[in-house]
Formats: sequence, structure tokens, C-alpha cells
Amino acid sequence: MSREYVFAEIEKKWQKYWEKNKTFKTPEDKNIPKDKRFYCLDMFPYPSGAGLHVGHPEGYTATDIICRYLRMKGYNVLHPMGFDSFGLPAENYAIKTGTHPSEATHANIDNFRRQIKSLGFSYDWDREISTCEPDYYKWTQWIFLQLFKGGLAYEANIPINWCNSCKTGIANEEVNNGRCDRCGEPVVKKDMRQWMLRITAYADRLLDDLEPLDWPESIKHLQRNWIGRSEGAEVDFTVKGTDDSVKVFTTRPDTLFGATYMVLAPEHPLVEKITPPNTKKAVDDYIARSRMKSDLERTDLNKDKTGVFTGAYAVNPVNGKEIPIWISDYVLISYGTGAIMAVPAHDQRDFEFATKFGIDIIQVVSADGKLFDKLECAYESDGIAVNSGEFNGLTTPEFKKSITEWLEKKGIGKLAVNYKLRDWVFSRQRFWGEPIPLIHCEKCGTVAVLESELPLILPQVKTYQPTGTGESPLAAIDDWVNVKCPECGGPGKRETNTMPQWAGSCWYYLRYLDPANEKEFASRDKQDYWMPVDLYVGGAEHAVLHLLYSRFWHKFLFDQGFVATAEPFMKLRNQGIILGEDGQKMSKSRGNVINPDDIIAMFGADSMRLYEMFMGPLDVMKPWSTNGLKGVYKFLEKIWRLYTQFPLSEAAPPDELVRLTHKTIKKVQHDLDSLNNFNTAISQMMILVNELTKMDEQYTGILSVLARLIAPFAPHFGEEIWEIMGNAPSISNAEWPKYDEALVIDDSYVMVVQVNGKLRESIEIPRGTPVEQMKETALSSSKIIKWTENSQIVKVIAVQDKLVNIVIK
RNA sequence: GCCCAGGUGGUGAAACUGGUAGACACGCUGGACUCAAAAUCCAGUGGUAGUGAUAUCAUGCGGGUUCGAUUCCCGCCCUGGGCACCA
Repeated sequence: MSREYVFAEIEKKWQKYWEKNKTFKTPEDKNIPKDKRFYCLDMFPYPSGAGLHVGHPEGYTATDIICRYLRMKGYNVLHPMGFDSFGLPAENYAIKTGTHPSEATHANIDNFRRQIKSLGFSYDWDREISTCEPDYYKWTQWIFLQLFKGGLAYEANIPINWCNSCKTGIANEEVNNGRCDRCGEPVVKKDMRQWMLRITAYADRLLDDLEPLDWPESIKHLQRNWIGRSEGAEVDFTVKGTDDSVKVFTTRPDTLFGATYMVLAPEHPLVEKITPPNTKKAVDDYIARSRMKSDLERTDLNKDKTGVFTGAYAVNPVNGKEIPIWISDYVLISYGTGAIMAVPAHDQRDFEFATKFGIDIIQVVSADGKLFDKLECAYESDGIAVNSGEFNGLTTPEFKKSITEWLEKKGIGKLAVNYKLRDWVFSRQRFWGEPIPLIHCEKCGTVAVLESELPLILPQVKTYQPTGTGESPLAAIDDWVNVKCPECGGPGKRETNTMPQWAGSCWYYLRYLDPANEKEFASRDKQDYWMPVDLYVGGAEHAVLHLLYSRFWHKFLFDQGFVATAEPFMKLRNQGIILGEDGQKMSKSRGNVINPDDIIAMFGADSMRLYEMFMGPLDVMKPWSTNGLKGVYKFLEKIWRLYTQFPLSEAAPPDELVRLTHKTIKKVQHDLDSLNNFNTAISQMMILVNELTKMDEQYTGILSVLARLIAPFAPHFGEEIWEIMGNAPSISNAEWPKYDEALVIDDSYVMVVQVNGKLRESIEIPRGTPVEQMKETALSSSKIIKWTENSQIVKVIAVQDKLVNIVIK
């Protein structure tokens, strides 16, 4: 009867039970209607050598609670887990120790799986996947081939972001303030043959389709900014004395009359052609100098503008004026056309440049129709056109519209849209990734490996050391590299670059649906059963990397008819970061890292889960507190005593207790539905438990409800008390308790009486008391009389079932 | 610089569509039990004044709207995140 709460035994017992009985195996039961199927996805982890971090269980616990809750409500819930197992850390470890990355990765996965299982999550482990396994990456390669065949994968020789420390090219999305996202080293530009994915072809749809998604606004905002759509016009400027013309992109075609010079990016192809011999040396010097600069140096805002005059002039198409053409690295080759018309009066950057080099500044927009005496800085707002010939007097939006039409009519310009988003640099010069399944043939060009030959297995190498020359370690394996061309049978060479870590995670949610399928990445039948993902939970750090990339792949698969929805993830939630006990980011160097294994050993998985949910709302950043953890542990012990140390009664519980129980069901349910406020759900259960503790006996009915409410949060604990009550396992098959709305609302309430907005009295009265009667009751209270007797009552405000406020003078 | 999110006790936090600020915990203080400790239970716990009922101040700062503002509006300060010469 009065057993102890021995969490270690209980947790082991029920984990074994779930595993043996395959409690969470999820078949595609066709009898369950579509709206009762729920696909709940966690961002799968990269299995690092350091093991699970307390941040991982936070999101995983939240989704697990939702899944268990929904199952009790009769849903068929898909909740899978797997591993994002290609990536640099394992490869770097291999370089250091000589162990094959696959060996280290498998050991790490085993450790991660053990840790994840020790938290009692209700995953269907039969669906586990791992991106570095050939039967998985076969399909990553297959999707790449579809992209290649669809013209969305292309080879380019362009200057890309190169990290000298990781010895590989990286994508724009992986550069942070000019530094490598992974190691923090400055990124340099390097000309290199690259495989690119044409994500820009989807820019508009990636932008537009964000709108209806139930995602955090901040994440949508981040993606919108990253895509960076801007509308404007393209205008051609002829180069004086030649047939050449320079195309520019501008969002302010209304300032064309104020264009007093042009700037080409140093890398612009026309520079060489238009530069006359007398300025050639200065121009070449400048180009050489800017090529030397790192990204960090080129984008440093505080630095002075630099540039040189090419010696050539362009003709402004609106007024025939000749304007000098300069080159400067404040113009980027990768955005727009790599050339701009400069309007110093209305663009701060141009203003600084023109001031430094003594170029004319002509005002063409005015706030009030008047001209400036002297400009201190550029006037960038909208206004009324001045100095603009026949267009004078137009407002900025009117001018934009009419000048664009005018340009179009003359055939020298048109409406244009530009994006900040660039194509995705997709090749890595490293070993531990999916080999890109292409063959270079002298006769046939680049040819796809036959689909029947997939997976193209990552071969064994002698050394994992990156060459640093832009060749991956694979390039050294002659008998792997040299193959017959699948088309002509002649000599060919394999592509030796590998795919980035993001490739495998672009589509993993699809593989969970049908992980053993050898014919397709996932059968259409299973997709139709589950897709799209109903709820996706993970860290906000993937806002523009994984989440943008996978949306892109999904849209491509949709266009090819391989998936049925345009978007993969309907609802997204982010978990907040868990800080160390000192309020600082957890890190090895600070020594404030909390290891889940230690916590589970000391307090059990259920306490760990419950505490992480009790800390605060899911989406906020919050510091760890071991004392707080002890608090929830005591809470579990308190509940335990209710089930083991009290006489049990079958009688009807007191009315107040019944009402509190119904309120608790409602509150917990409401907070779970919010997908965020798990903390207040737990608070409410604590309130109920505190009341129950005061009783001399416990009531079966209430304990049965409480067990079912706590079970999703503390599942092993829930199973055990359920069994103690004499029920057959598993509680995860029990029905979620229902509440009666009539019992949630009290018959009476405490009416607040304020005098001039300040609380002076509170009186308990029946719910529904009419407003007039409320006023009467309030005014006749002796305390209130004391407050009001020597004053004049100006007004009495009453809000039914809430309060009365008496305004006095 | 620009764009988001957020500033509430000693700490984590709560407060439905404007209506009792601080629920629930942690910590702390005192008490009960105990030879003692742990555990458990009980009481107290925003600041200030007072023996006390009580009064008064208080949700980053300064204004405003309102009978009434943590909540709405304007300006500023601070913290976290994102972007950063994107024409």
C-alpha cells in the first residue's frame, strides 16, 4: 500500500513494456478518418559525440505530450524519429583519429537513441531513418537527379563563399556576418566549379505560399527578408560612342533625372570592354585590390567608399546627359545586374560616394516642391518630382508608374523584380556526404548516373583529409572516379563533390512515411494517408536554412507530381533555448552544461520532462534551475502519495472538488491546444493536487481523471498509478477525460468594489446578479460607505460578474 | 543603421476580449515531528510606514486615452535575435 516512488524501476518497467508490446507502432488504419490523423514531427538531431543536450528533450517532450494527448482523444498519431547523420564533425573526427566517419556516427547514433529512449518518448521506432545509410541516400541522390533532369541543378564557375578552416565552399545561408556559420572563421571568395540548385526559380512561390502557413510570424518574416523581393525597373544606358549598353536595376526609376554617374561592380564583364587604355592600369589595380578583400572587408559598413573612374561615359536615356561610369565594390556583382545608376541626392550610399569624389548631386524629389539649399544627406523618402522635365509635379508612385511605361514604350527599360535570394551552392569539397550521382564525359558532357545504379555508394578512402584545392578526397580514388559514360560507353569521370548536410534533411519527413520502400522514396498511398505534416517543432535557428531548403525541394517534388501538397509543414512551433543555471548560453567552456543522463539518474525522466515543461512557455528562452527541478519531483511524489497512502472512496466527492477537477481538465486541455503553455497546465494540476492533499480520503473518480491528465507529461508515472488503481495498461489507450462546462463556472464569485479605480472591498455574490443590484450591494457596504460618505458620487460603473467602480469627487 | 521579439518580486513565471497585479513553483524565515538531521506537514514572504486593522508606492523610463492600463496610443532607454552597402 504505502510503496515508495522508485522512478528508476518504474521507468525501466514501462519502457520495456512499450517496446515489447509495440504500444506506439503506427499502422495506416484506413478506418480512421483523415481529420483524425495527425503527423507530428520533431526536427531530427545531428548525432554529435557530445550526446543529447537538455535543449533536445524540450521540443521532443512538447511534441510527445501533444501526441499522447491526441492519441487519448482518438487520433491516429504519427510520431517518428531519426538522425541527420552526414556532416562535418564526424569527418573532422575521422581526420584526427583515422576512424571511419560511419563508425563514429553509428556509435553516436546508438548513444542518442539510448538517451532519447530513456526519456520515454512515444516514437514509432520501426520508422527510424538515418540520412547516411545507403538505402536512405539512394533517394536523396534520386531527388537530386530529378532536379538535374529538370534543369534546376546546374554547374557554374563563380566566386563562392569558401571557408578556409572547413576547407569547403558553403552556401550564402551558411555565412553569418562574413563568417562561417559552423566555425566562425572569415569567409573568402573563391572562384570554383560548383553545383548549384536553382532555388531562385521558386522565389515567388516560396514567398507567396508562406502567407497561409501557421508558423511563428517571426520565422515567416525572416524568410521573407531572406528572399528579399523588390520591385523596380530595369533601364538600359548606352555607353557613349559604342553599341554597348549597361543594364541597371533600380527601385527608384522616378529618380532617373538625378542620375549623375553610374557604377559597375569590379567583376562586371563590361568593365574591360569599355575601359580606354589611359585608365586601364588604375582600373585593373582597383579590380585586383577588391578581389583580395574578404567578404568581411567588403561589407564593413563603416569603411570609406572606394572606386575609380573607368574613363567611359554613359548616356542618361531620359535627358541625353553624359555621365561618368565608375567601378566600385559597393556595387555587388551578385545582385541585380551588377551595375547601378547612382542618384546621390536620393540614396545615401551614392551621396557618400559623390561627395567623396566630387560628383554632381542633383535633387529630383522634394517633400514640399521646393529645392534644397544644401544637402547634408540623401533625401530617400517619397515626394514630388522636381528637375525632371515633363514629369515635374508627379508624386513618387505616379512617377514610377509613368516613367516605367515611358521606358517600356521606348524599348529601353521595363518593370523588373529582383531577389536577395541567390541560387544554392550545393557542392561540398568534403568526404562525409552523399556523392553527387553524375558523370563527366568528354563527348556527352555531364550525364546522370542511371537510376537503376543508385545508390551511388560512398567509397572507402585512405585519407579523409580535404585537399583544400576544391577537390574532395574522393578525387584521389582512381578506380572509383574513372567510369564508363552511361550514354556513349566512352571514358568518363565521376563528380567528386558531395552534397551539403542540408540535403538529407530536405525530405526526411517523407521517408518516415515509408522507410523500407525500395521502389519509391515513399508510396503515394502512405503520403496521402499522412501528409502534410500537421505540427513541426524545432529550434528557430533553422529559419532560413533547413526550412527554406526543404520547402524548395517539396515544391519541386510537387511540380513533378511526386507529392500532393505545395507545402510540407502546416504548423510550425519553435522551442526556446535553455540557458545554463547562470543565465548564460550552455557551453563546455563555461562549464554550465547540463547532461540529461545525470538528471534522469537523479530525478528520473518524468521529472525531467515535467520540469522542462514547467520552466515557462515553450517558445521562450529560459534558464535551467536544478532547484526548480526538485520542485516538480516533489510534485510527483505528492501525487504518488495520493495513490498509495490514502484510503480510497467510491463515494461522490464534495462539490467543490468536482468543480476544481472539471476546471483542471478544461485548463489542461486548453493549454495543450495552445501548443505552448504547458507550464500553466502543470500549475493547474498542482492546484488540484494541493486541494486533494488536504482531504482525509481520495476519490476513485478524481484520481482516475488526474492519472489521465498527468500521463502525457509523465508517462511512466502515469502508467504506474493507472496500474495501481487496478486498470489494465496502457494508459495511453485510455480516453482523455471530458469536462462539464456547467461545472467549470462557479455559482458565486467575488465582486470587486473599487473607489476611483482602487480596490476597497470585495463581496461574494451569486453569478448573474443584475448590474443594478451589484451597484446597490456595493454602495450599501459599510466599508464603501466610509470611503464615500464625505464625497460626491459622480458615477457608478458596473461590469456584470466582475466589479463595481465608484467615481467620487 | 534597419527589421523582429521581449523588459512584471530575491528567482522561473501568471493575469481570459482593458477590470482584484504577482496564480503555480523555487528560494528564504519561523514553527511542528525528531536525540539530531533528511523527508514531510503548517504559517509567513513585492517595497515602505505601523504593534495592528490599514495606508501608500509598485509591471524598464516619460507622457497620453479611460471610471479603470502589465494590457491600447506616442516618445525614449535596455536586453536578446535576425539582416547588414541588396540599388
